[in-house]
Amino acid sequence: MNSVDFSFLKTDTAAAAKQLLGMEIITHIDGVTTGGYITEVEAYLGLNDKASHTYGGKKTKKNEMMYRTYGHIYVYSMHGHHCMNILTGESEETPEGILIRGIEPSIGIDIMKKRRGRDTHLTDGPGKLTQSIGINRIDHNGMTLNNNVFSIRAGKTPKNILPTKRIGIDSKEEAVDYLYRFIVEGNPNVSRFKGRPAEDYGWK
DNA sequence: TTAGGGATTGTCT
DNA sequence: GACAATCCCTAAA
Repeated sequence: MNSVDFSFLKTDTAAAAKQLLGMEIITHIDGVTTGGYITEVEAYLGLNDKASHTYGGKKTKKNEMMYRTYGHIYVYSMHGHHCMNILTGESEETPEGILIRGIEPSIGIDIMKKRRGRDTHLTDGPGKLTQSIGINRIDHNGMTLNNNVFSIRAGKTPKNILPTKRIGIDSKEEAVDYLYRFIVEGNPNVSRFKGRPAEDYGWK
């Protein structure tokens, strides 16, 4: 197994978010394997970020897993969907994480179609990709990276990374304007994709 | 092709 | 009872 050094998740969450782009997420769930290359992420900077679930040190049953350290994942549910975060920071003082919003399917595409109940738009949104690769809050919230169920390894390299405003946080005042969403420019597997995909989907 | 609103479910106050 | 880091269908240009 080619393992990845996750120490880049220790300190700067926004910088770590950009480094996750292109890495391959793989899950082994219900006896089948699915995976994809990360195309879209958003950084949530914990205590001082009004859009973060942990703004001001708020702690509830829903978000308590965000206080774990880097190397764990945080899964929450809303509107009947599940969303997945890669946690960052070395201690309980940094309840920060990176929301995975889009991946490009690479393994088990037929299984994703079956889980989604459709043939298109399998992984171009945070609730869609968790359904495609079989992640849910009950079974996977708080688990560690790179075990028998969930792993991340080196994948592709983005040609260009485009910073944008985050999506779905319109009520969060000044945090609306922070450029903490990063996408692989030209890749169609991102939320609200418009226009035409790049010839190479934005990979080097 | 894009914009708008209803669906839907667990969690918090 | 209200809200949420969403999704999907419909309507109209």
